[in-house]
Amino acid sequence: MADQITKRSENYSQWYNDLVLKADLAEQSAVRGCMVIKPYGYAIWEKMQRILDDKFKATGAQNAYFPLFIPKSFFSREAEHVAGFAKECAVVTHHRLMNDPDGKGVVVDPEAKLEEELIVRPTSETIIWNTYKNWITSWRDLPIICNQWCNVVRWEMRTRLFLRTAEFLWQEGHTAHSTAEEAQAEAERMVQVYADFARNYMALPVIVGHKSPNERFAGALDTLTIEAMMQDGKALQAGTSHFLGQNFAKSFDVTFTDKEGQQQYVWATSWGVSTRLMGALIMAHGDDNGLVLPPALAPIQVVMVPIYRKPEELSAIVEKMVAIKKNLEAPGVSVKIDDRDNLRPGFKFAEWELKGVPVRLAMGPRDMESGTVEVHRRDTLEKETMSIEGIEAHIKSLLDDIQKNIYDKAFAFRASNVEKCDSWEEFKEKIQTGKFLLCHWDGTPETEQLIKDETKATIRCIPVDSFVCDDKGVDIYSGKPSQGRVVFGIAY
RNA sequence: CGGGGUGUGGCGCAGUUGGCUAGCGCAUCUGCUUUGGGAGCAGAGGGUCGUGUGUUCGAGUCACAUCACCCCGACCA
Repeated sequence: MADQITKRSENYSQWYNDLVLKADLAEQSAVRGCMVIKPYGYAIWEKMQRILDDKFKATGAQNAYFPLFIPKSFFSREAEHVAGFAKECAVVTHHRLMNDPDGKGVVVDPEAKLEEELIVRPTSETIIWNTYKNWITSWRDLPIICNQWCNVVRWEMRTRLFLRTAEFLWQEGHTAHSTAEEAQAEAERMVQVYADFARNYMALPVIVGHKSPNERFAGALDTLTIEAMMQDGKALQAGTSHFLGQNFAKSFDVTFTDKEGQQQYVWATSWGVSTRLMGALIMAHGDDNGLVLPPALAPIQVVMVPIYRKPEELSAIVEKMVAIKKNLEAPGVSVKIDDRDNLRPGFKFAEWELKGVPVRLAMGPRDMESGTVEVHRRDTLEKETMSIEGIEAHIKSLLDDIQKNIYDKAFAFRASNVEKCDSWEEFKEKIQTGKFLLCHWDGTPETEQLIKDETKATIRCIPVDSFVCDDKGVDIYSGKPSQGRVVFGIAY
């Protein structure tokens, strides 16, 4: 008997970890804090990448690639930026190894010290802006909308698979504009692209909003975010889009000549989502049987399991399955026939549930006689036996139904865990039970910090689409006047 | 960096106040029977007990040192 995964209610973290390992998504690598993404997990990531990449290109972005290493001097030009990342940087100091003179393996060759240390990129603003300097001279060179898919390294003290790893995969878009308005519009457009992706592909309801100054990206004037709620009620920042103003242009001296012949600094944005989205997907939808994948992102959307005693039965069933598979693949449904001979059906059922495959079809001798198939859906675990006749159309609409149902379920869960709160005593109690609280805030970093110190809760965002309440009131903590409510939560 | 914990076949663990040939479950391999919700029986293979030093007739077990990992904090655009 294979191991079961820990129940969510017993230990949420353990459940999450079990699920990642046993659904074969990823594992801890030999390098501390780093992760091996296994083929099944990577297939999901690839699917996310493809969809996002198409969306970026539709807004005019082009892909490019910039170096992994950033000279230390570049990195230190923007003061706020360096302060935000300095404590978690990996630094390359040497370029050669040599045999240990004492015969114990290899050591760093002290002769091979680099004149200037290289920082392994924690994000690429600095090296990209150093490059953009050479690309931009005229208003005709703008805008530049470049994206790169790459890895970055942040030397976190404590890591968790997908949610916070020392090295992670992401995309980072870096744009350059001639006006502040255009750059702001770009930042807003991209956060909406992320929100659309989260909602319609990941089946993840998210709140779009501005970060408070405390939570802003280091070096940004404004950070837009999509915030999701996990099943333990904690918040997960799933994507960000930053309006960087002219900070990086000034640090790297990037100017252009405008239509009037004036030298101006360029306006910038950057935006990114990472493999953390995988963590969001797992935590938002998974259940006690394992992963639940929205059909739009499932590498395998339909799995077929034959049930048989004799080889002749198997070949007859598989023949039938191949025919259905063909009909499903024509309109783009991905199908796998699990004809592994060494495993029993019950084992396969459990395994594909663990991996989150949305639909399972089982066919055995009984079905062969009656011309039926057993259809099982992962999201509700319901199964029904239906005629093979017209099954393809049914499965197509079932996949849409599952996609919608997963979203609705997550939406309903969040809805039942978001509430307005106007009492500090209530706040302290409720915030610990895993809720988003819509509260008045006086707009000062000081108050936010005091609230964080006392409760660990932070302002997840100042919402711009859902949950906007601009009723006037007084700050829940300080009692000072407030212009509207913000979303408080405890974050991953 | 502070507090706590764990290192024993691939994985998960037991191993008492030192003692006899280091054990169990899962996984693996072979054979037979099975196959509509994680199969059963029989047999087989697989171990520097994290590392080092010490105490002892004798160390997985005790002492000291050291390394690694995990959990709780601090940290986390």
